[in-house]
Parts: sequence; structure tokens; C-alpha cells
Amino acid sequence: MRVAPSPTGDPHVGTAYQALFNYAFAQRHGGQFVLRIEDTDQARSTRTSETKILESLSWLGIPWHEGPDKEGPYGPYRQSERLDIYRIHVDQLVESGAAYRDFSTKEDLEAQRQRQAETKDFSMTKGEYRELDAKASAARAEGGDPHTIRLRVPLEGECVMTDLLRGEIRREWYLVDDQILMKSDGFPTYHLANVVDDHLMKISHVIRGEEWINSLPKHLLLYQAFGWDSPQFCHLPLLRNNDANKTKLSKRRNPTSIDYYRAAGFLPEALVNFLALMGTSQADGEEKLSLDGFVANFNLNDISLGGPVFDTDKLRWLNARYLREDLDDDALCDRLFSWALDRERVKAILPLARPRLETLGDWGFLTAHLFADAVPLEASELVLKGAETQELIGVFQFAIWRLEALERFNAESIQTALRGLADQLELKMRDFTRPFYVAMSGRAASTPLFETMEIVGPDLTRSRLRAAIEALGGVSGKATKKLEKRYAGMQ
RNA sequence: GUCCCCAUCGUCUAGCCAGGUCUAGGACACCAGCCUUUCAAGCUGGCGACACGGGUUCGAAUCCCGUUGGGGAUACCA
Repeated sequence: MRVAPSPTGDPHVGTAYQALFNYAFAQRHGGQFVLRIEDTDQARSTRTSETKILESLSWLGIPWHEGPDKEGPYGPYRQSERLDIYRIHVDQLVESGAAYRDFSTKEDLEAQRQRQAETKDFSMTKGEYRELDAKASAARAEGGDPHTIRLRVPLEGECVMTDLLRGEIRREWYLVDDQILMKSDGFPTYHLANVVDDHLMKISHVIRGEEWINSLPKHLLLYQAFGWDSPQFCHLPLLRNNDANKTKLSKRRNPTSIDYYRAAGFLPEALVNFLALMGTSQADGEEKLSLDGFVANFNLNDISLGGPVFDTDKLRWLNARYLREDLDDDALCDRLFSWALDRERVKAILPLARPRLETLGDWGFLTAHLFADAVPLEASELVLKGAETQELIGVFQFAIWRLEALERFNAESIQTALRGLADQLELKMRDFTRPFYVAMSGRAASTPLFETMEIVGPDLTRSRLRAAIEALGGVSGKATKKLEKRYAGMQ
């Protein structure tokens, strides 16, 4: 009955998936669904990202009972505001000997990992200072020596855990590392914060992604060390990419941002419906179902464990059904207006259209690409003067990475980023931008590039550039690695 | 490498826990036909899977073991 996204990057469909199932379970059993922001990674967490997560879930229509924007009995719901709590609890663990200080530096650990890689010694990290005398340790800490705090994991024996879907899972303790609980910056790691918060927030069921199964022993050990009863755990399968290997869903290969689906014109109810289909099915065979309908028949035990491929064919079909069956003309008009046909947006497009408009009738063709999900592409139009196709693919890929790094996605910042890229590649701006016009609009002559990108937005811009790469034959994993290397050298 | 998880049509899944009713059901996609001024939609039909090998059993998609395959974890990220 909890979902705890970390505010790093775009709101991910995987987050929505976890939220949906947590919500459904809580709702079905009359519980509370708690939205907690796990922002313990100072380097990566941003408030913007947090806001976007909240917005996205609201848009999807998945409500939470307690969260950072709501009053609740167990707040605050933002981990960065609970630092004192973790401090107190981790001290308690050090006191009891369940955890210990580790004075190793990042460099020490890096070197150790290096050695392990060379000698093919893959044994788990047991901190170097594990056996340091408690007094000596306390003295060093008081002297201001920077340190982390690690969990003292047993060296032998076996951890027996229970997953609601999988039953009993066993793991030898010696295969579990001495997890860092508190970083040297005084922030807790996920593991500590999660256990402490789940207990304090009276979380009864932890429904989360399968990637956490491996750290369950640590979490169980923490509950034990605190003398707390542990909640029940259920690990959901991970959404997968539509590639040959079905790797964990990643934005490298697919649009994973909720924002993308919104911008592309999917309806929230269709997206939720589609997510609900991942791992479950309805007895009557009807696959179109509302959130309430899903909740009404929700049963945790019915979730199938194979990692489902997030393949949007069915999503499109569902979306079409909602469009046809659930929205009358007025409602559809409203959706269209609120999606992209609002006055504000049209006014933003005016400066691009006005100089190119001879009659009002030109409007449709001139601006079509600004009101579209994808654009029709002719590979023969995608050319970079004096360069091979492979080079152009690289250019598109670099551009995607540059644009992803942008904090603000507006014409000015886009221009700076792309100009910088063109300079580094020693390409004339005129030649460099040509294929981008095609990728963005399907034509070499179109509305101004940077403004077009701004209006289309970061998610659709990225997906169009990716589509252009695909139209050129795509890029293999190996080639991507090469590009990554080259890109790193360009920074 | 090691550990953990998983394994039914191309995709999402039903069936598995309590073996027979499974010549394995539904949906998406694809193909064909019908309908139709086009295209969609709709309707009808088609294609298409129990990863492999052992075992238990009168009988295995279902239970057990192994193999293979895939995923995840192995961070001062979550």
C-alpha cells in the first residue's frame, strides 16, 4: 500500500504501474495508499521532477491518500525532510552493534572493486572496518573523520523470506553485502530510509518492482535489528522493452515517460487500462476496463510473473476504443482542446506560421507536424551533406543526448545545445540542421527548427529523432556503445 | 563469474496451486472475406504457443529434477 518513486528524471510508466497496483490493492482492502518521495540521492533528485511525478499521477487519475502535497498523520512524506529521523535510528543500530562505521573512502572502495574484477573475486563487500573496536570507531567519528554506516550482515546461515507471489525464497547470508545505510553526506540510502519509513508510516504491504528482491534480506535484517514486525512483501514483474532480449523497460529504446504518452495524444484512462493488463486478466475476457472496474476485481495472487513487454499496439487499440465508445462529440472536443488545440498553444505557433501563411487555408499543412504524434519519414530525405548514413545516425544520437541534458527545453537553450554540437562536429549549421527539419516535420522546408522543437516538446522531439534513426536503419547496441564513447570524449 | 527470479501463440494473457473436460481458450497485431463512394470502424474466418530432456503417474501445459533461454541484483542510485 505504498508507492515510493524517486524524483530523478521524467515520470516513468513503471512508476505509474507500481502506483496503479498499490492503489488497487489498498483500495480493494480499504487501506491507505501512500505516495512517498524518495529523494535521498542529492545529486540526482530535483523538485521539478517531483512535481512532474505528482502531476503525471494526477493526470492518470490515480489518487493517493497521503503524500507530500497532502496532510497526513505520518508525514513528512519527503525523505529529505526526515533526515533527523534516520539519524536517530541509525545511531540506535550502531549502538546495538547491528551496524558499524566504515571509514573507507570512495577511492578505497573503487580500488577494491578494481582488484576484485582483476582477480575475478566476486565475494560480497564486508566492510573493512567491520571489526573495528566500538570505542575507537566512536573516537574517530568524533574527530570528524568522514564515514559511512554499514549494516552488519551475518557471515553464515541463511535468510528465509516470503514473497506474496513467489512464496518462500532463500538466500545465504554470506552472499549479502554489508549494505551502506548512511552515506558520508549524512543522507540515508534507500534501504535504511525505506525500512524506517515503512515502519513509521505503518505500511502493511510493500508492493514494489522485482529489482528489489535481492535486497530483501537486508531489509528483513533491518526490521529485525530494530525489533519491528516486517510488512508483507510482493514483488511485481518488471515492464520490458519490445526488443529481442526483453530488457527492463528503458528510455534508450522506448518512450518511457508518461509525458510522452500524454503529448502523443493517449488518453489517461487508456494508459491506465493498458497498465492494468500487464500481468492480469479479467474473467469475462473484456479487456477494456475502468480504474474502478480493475480495483473491484483486483486480486494480488492473480498477477502473472513473466515480465510483460510494454508493447504499444494494444495500447493504441484501447485508446481508439475510448475515443470511439466513451466520448461524445462534446467530450471529444474538450479532449482535443485540452490536449493541443488550446488558444495558448495556437498563439505560440502563430509567430512561426504567420510569415509563411498566404491564406488561412495554408494552416493545416503548414502546422500539421505540430499537432502530431509521429511524422511520415522518407529515409532518402534524411541526408547530411558530405556524410555517410552512419555519421548522420551518430549526429541524431548525440543531439538526443544533448537535448536530454537540457534543464529547460526552450528554443534558446535548444539552439545553444545544437549549435554547440554542430561546432564540435565541425559542421556548417545549414547542413547540420537540414536532416533535423525532416525528422521533425517530414519535410526539409518547414517551421523554424528550435521553435518547432520547443512547441512539440522534449518527449515528442526525442521520439521523432529516434524515429529518424530507425528510418535510417537503426543503431545496434554495439554501435551505441561506440557512440557513447565518442560522445564522452566530446564533453 | 556468483546469487535470486522467471518461462503458454510475434505481443498481452486464460489454464497450473487442488494432473484427465486442453485436438490449449480469449485479446492485440497480421492475413483473407463480407459490409461500404475511399479509408477506418464493424462482422466472419484464418495463421499462430505449452523452451528442451528426464522422472512420477493409467494419464502432465499442469507435480519433481536437470538443461537451455531470458531478466534482475552484485553502487556512498533508487
